[in-house]
Amino acid sequence: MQQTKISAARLRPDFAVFNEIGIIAQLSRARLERTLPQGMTSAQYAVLNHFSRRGGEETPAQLASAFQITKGAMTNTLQKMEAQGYVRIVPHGVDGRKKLVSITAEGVIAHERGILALRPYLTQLREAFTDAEFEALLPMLSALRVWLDENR
Amino acid sequence: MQQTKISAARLRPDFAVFNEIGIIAQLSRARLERTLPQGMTSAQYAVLNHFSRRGGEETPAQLASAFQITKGAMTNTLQKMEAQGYVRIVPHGVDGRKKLVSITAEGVIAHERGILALRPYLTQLREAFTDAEFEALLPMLSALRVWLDENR
DNA sequence: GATATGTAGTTTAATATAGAACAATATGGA
DNA sequence: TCCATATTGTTCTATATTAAACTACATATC
Repeated sequence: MQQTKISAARLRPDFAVFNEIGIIAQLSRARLERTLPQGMTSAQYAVLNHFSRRGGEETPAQLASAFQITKGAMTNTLQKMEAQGYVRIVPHGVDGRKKLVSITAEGVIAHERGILALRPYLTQLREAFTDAEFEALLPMLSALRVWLDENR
Repeated sequence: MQQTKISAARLRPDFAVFNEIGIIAQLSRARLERTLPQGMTSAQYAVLNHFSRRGGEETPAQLASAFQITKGAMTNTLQKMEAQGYVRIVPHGVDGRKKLVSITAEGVIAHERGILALRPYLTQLREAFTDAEFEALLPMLSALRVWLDENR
């Protein structure tokens, strides 16, 4: 699995975009999982990342919605993270159906370990591409994501 | 799972791009699988699409490389497709290790069924976005994909 | 020519996720 | 107040994928 072809010749632009996006998602996720500390999955890292940026509490359903995965998958991820001590899950005081998830001090440390493990790779990436190049993609990618989300 | 937030605030541009790409890949793949005819997976559709565009024969390893999946996954997909009569798999005449995969008439028909099933959705998509918008993404996405592939 | 190294394809086991069914709770209208 | 409907989170089942081990064959080096 070394040579890559995908000449992508004669692909309509929309197909070509989804094609590239699918491969990028796969390669970046594989790399992420391989680079993160032992046993930390990309799903877990995403949750840690999320809480590191905004803190506070969120319900499992909110998290599932934010990451566009099913509630079942989120239950699974959160249970593992709670077992490792990365998050704390408490009942919602008012609404008996809900629970509230928040990051623990251990979770913050785990997140920092993740950042640290990724740093060399990110440095490499940022030597190859500029922030401006990434920013140029964002408006269209966001619009596309919103559209896909609204037109499931 | 209806409301979507992901305000993506304060995300560095590269993170934001990978974030959007991950979600787009997931949403588009889910939609694809849901829309394709009964029992046709996105992996199978990708193979059919590939051969419809270029015809000819390719080895399983070439296909695995083209789609960036493991050889094992490709073996699995091809075995199912062969059982359904969509592809033909024959030994390579010269190199005893290799096999050659090609699409069958039934495979072409299955591909057309796939296209047909997707058409309404694609039409919708093309009303929302122009070819030019997709084309504008391609150079950077391709560069990113190539870089990720070369720097695993 | 023999041996070592590399490559193609398959198999196996482990895992993450989707999808559907479910119990518990909440909400809003009569 | 009561009841139908919606929502939250969990569980269960099925499946696609990866990673690694393995077999068969090919190629290069001595």
